[in-house]
Amino acid sequence: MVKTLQTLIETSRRQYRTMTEMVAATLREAIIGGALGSGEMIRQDQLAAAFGVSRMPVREALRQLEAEGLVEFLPHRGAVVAELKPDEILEMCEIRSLLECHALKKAVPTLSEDVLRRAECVLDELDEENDVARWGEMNQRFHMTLYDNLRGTRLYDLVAAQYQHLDRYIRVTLTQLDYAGKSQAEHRMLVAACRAGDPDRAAEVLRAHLAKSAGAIAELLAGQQALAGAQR
Amino acid sequence: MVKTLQTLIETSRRQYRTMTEMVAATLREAIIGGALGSGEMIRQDQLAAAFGVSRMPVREALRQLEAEGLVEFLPHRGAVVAELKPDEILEMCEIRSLLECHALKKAVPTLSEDVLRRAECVLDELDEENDVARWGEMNQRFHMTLYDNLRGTRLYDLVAAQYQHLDRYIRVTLTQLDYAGKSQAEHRMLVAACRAGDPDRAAEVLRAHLAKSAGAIAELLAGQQALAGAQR
DNA sequence: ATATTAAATATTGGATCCAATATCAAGGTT
DNA sequence: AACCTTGATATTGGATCCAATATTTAATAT
Repeated sequence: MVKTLQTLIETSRRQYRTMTEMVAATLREAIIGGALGSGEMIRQDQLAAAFGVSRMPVREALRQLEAEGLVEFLPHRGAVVAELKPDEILEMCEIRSLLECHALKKAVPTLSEDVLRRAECVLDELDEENDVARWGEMNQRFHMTLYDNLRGTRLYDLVAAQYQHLDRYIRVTLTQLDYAGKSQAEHRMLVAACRAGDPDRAAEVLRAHLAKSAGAIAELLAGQQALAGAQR
Repeated sequence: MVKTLQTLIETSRRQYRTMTEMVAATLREAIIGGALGSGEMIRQDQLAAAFGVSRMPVREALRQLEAEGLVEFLPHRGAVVAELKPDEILEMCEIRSLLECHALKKAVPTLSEDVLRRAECVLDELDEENDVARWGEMNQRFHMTLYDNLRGTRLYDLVAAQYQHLDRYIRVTLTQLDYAGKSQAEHRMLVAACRAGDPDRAAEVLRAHLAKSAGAIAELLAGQQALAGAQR
């Protein structure tokens, strides 16, 4: 069940310093979560009314999201939610693999048992999670936990930012994908490899895991394209 | 000679669709180029006056730059130019190497003689360039030319974005660095390796080049820290 | 004299207002 | 009938105005 924009707005009412911050965070969630669909036109006063603010915080928030690549401005015409191009999914998987394997190699030597246990804890929760949207969120939490010691570095921020983009694609395709259950075994293997303390081996496990997940997505996309072709 | 903010403003007067675009682009250049120094307070009405516009386009532009990581907002206090942390320089060199080696590997098989010649053309210009700011810009042009066939991909955009950040650091340190001349030989080697058509070998040459340049920067930083320590 | 509190000032955050531009529709011309 | 032009409408871009907050200064009390 995809959360509606209205729900998101009410939830995140009073926990930000400025309206701009609040609107930006909420819209970000809305776009990543699919409440605002790819290519959808964004009417500023409409959004402003929904948030109960003037157009200004909305405009500032949209500019931020533009810089993040989540919306696109067409001068004097309006902003649209950035389009999801299927070909980009696999490219992003590739980038993700490149960055995260590198990050993991750096993180493994510094991993404490405490962090590892926290990661496992997330996995346990993941086992019980059925909601697709929340699954994506927690999958991210699991992986990012392994890089926790890199917090504050550029690399950490970069990995997190990439995750956000990929997540948009994932959540859209994930519904039809029963990969979630299968990937848990690989997640456990990954933690084991990390605990063993060999950076290269851990990175290799991660690479295989990400490649497999990318493969599943590719397969799904191929199926959809075949379907689209048949309809024509 | 670092261009002043005033010069930049006058130069880029009437070549953008909206003021926000113009202000954003100009401020970006100003921060990267050093016209606005690291940690410097940004007064909105002051900037607005300098640009001859109201505060609004300035605010929108600043929000974009915030998302790009070039400025930081302190709620109700103002925006400051993001600080340059010396430790981050080497980290960014590392990220750059990771991303660009990957990009080069993908680009090499697609490289046409035309692109290679254009790259060499930039190198020729680079030989004659003495101005530090312009040297940094053209160094970037050279490297990005090699990835020209990746235009429109996420990877290309990511590499370009990272370049921007690194460039801030580079231009600050470059003045004291006579690495510029020495690196030209490596640039030529790089083009030769690309022309040979072996992706892995080309990537290795690039990695070595970037490592050497990172080394030079590290050395400079170490020297500066020793100096700072002596003064204390 | 110092510390704490209160008021004044400056600056940002947000709302409202106006102008510029793009789209859409209608009418006229070839 | 098709195309171009012109005007109406909607929506964004930009300016100005007001409110909220942070900082600084001054005054008072200990």
